[in-house]
Amino acid sequence: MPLEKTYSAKENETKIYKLWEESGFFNPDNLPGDRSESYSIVLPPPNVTGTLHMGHAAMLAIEDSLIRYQRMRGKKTLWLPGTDHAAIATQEKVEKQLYKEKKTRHDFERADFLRLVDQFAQESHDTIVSQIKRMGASIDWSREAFTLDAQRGQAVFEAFKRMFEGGLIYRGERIVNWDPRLQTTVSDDELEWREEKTPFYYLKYGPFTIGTARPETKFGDKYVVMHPDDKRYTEYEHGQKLELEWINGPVTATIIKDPAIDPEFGSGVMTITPWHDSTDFEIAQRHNLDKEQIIDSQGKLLPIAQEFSNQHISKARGKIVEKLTAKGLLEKVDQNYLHRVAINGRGGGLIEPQIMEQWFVDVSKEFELPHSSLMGIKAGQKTTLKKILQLVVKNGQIKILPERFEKNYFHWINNLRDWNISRQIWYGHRIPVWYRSTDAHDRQNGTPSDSRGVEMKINLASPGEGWEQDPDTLDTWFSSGLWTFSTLGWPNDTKDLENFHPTDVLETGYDILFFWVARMVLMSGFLLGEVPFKTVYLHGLVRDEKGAKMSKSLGNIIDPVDMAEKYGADATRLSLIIGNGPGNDLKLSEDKIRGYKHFANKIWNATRFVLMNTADLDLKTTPTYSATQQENLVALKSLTAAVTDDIENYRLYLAAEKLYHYFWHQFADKIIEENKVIIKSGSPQEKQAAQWLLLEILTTNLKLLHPFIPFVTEKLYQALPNKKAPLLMIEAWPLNQ
RNA sequence: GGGCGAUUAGCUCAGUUGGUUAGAGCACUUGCUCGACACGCAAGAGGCCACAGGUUCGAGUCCUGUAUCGCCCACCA
Repeated sequence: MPLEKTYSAKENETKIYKLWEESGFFNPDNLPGDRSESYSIVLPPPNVTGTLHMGHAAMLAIEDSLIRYQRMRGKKTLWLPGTDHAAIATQEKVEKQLYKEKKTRHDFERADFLRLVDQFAQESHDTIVSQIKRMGASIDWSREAFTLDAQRGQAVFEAFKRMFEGGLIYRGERIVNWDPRLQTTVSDDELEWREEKTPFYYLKYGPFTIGTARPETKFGDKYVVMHPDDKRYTEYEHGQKLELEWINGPVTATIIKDPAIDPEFGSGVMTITPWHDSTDFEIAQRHNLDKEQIIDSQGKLLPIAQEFSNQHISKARGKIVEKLTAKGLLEKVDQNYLHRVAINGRGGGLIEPQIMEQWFVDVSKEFELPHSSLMGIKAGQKTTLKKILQLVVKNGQIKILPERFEKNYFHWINNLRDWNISRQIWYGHRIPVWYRSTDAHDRQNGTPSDSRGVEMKINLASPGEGWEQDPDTLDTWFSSGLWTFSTLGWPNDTKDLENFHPTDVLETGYDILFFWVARMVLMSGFLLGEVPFKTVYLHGLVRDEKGAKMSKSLGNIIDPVDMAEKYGADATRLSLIIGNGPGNDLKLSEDKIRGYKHFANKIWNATRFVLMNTADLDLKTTPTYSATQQENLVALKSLTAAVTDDIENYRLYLAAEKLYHYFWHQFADKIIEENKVIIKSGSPQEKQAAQWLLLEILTTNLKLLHPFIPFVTEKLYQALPNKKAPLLMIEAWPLNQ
């Protein structure tokens, strides 16, 4: 069938995707030929919070290029899709909707609320799947997973159980980042800091002057801390008691000497509020000091504040300052103080640190691995999660690209504290711990429960009468940390696990190196004694043409599906690959995408020309090439070698650009033009050689281009008289041919 | 405060381990509707490669410093 005069990407792309899907070749089990070597990538699961953006499209373009290349190289190639329930982010979306109707989740039964979230998640999921398909992802839908489905739930339970039994998961009182708005804790990594100008108060505390931006937390302050070497305060001794007048009357203060205090700041003296400040908490821990809660989980003052009790801190602050002034305790106020406040990066609530009972993963506790393929850690040898995280990257068992991110990674590990894995939200994996007691787990006011004398069981379902499940859910990264192997059937011993784990490449954005990449290394290390992947390829953020983050509020979003409809998924993909090395942010404009649409059109027309002019070529003949033509073929070979080398070394941007340049400015502009003349006016033998040459170079180019621009190349391959495979997708890569 | 990155044509960026006259896309100028393609062809203009030193036979590329922009981490009550 002759090719249409003009190429319609939109029409072709849906048809071609169907053809691929129906072939079954997305599934490695169906791939033809002897494929002893396997290759696998798990898709970083998009959050079911809405739709895909250009960053996702870039991820799909890069991963699909790698996958298609490896499939053509003859490997048993698996690309495994899935989505992430994204606990807090998804719940927040639904709660926002409810808020518009003046409702909160607490107006619903837990199960009913969860049904609403599930419904929302299902809709998002369906949209996302159709978007992934639209981009041409050659991904194995038969293995699709969801972080919250039954199989993954099994994996989460097993992981929790093993870590608990290994002593790595513990429950403890710690200072956590509490979000009073969403009524949940937030991990350190998920905080966002905002600079604010707030009044800074200098208060008289006995003979000292202390500074604070938050006078409303100061009611219980009874420790006054200074640096042990501060010469101004040598007359005071550690542990010394002082009687002094404070906000609500006289208090007995105790002097504490601690090196955490910066003598240069203010007067070099401060009082501490261990319950609501992490630095203060640490000082209190070091010296075994009392801790007292001042603010409840709603952000209201507790009875210790006396007449201010039950008032919200935001309202009480002014009145407290008035009282301090009246009592003569306020020395001065700095109105231009710049203060940094933490907010919940997943929802926007202002963080109020609180001491609470939470579940943690201990990153420094020693344990032994029953099996280990980790370099430098033998089975039975003592190690820690922190050590595993460090070692596998240090010794190159995991390679991070670009390399400079390895530094960031080590820095993060050096500062790593125990991982708080419990969240007080409803959507997600519920902590599989059951208690038998009545008052053991009352966290109504954020009051820690007393777990002594309480029976506890790790179980997926209720162990029976009288048992109550921990109300908290797990941090979403707990389940995504298992992703490389939970998707392959773990904890069962499956063929997939054996074949495809560790995976070859993890390709994701550099912004989740710590959240996710590190957690996967941790989980896989502990549970399997393996690395989860051999190479980490980090891509950058996709920004608009001015370099601004794409966001709904800025209205500068370029939607990948819109672009695919307008210019083709092929063009959209190329625009996301060319000119973008790993780890660099990409500035994207519609002009760039349009440019690559022109390229698809060029390929189309050049192929049309070759087909028209080789219609009378007898494929049983053997050409005798001229010297120039032989040189052309040598150049083609070296192009193939260079492109192969680039892809093997993750320089996709170079590979694609070389191909672009060669096809257009070498093949179309020069080689076709030279041989056009020969075909028209050469001898029959010369004509035949020219025809063969064009067909050969074209065929090789379609193969080389296919990983990057799969739709148009597949469509054209189908029209070639000399095609060897049913689909270009499973053709052999032209190296050594 | 610590770390990382960027700075190359009007704009967006390549330039892989240092090696001839520094490249591409878009935009621009001129000429082409000749049977693959005007989503095109041909020709062309446009660059003290941020700045200052240094290493080298040779530096956009390596080293040192400076400036501007951006990002990450930590944090002072």
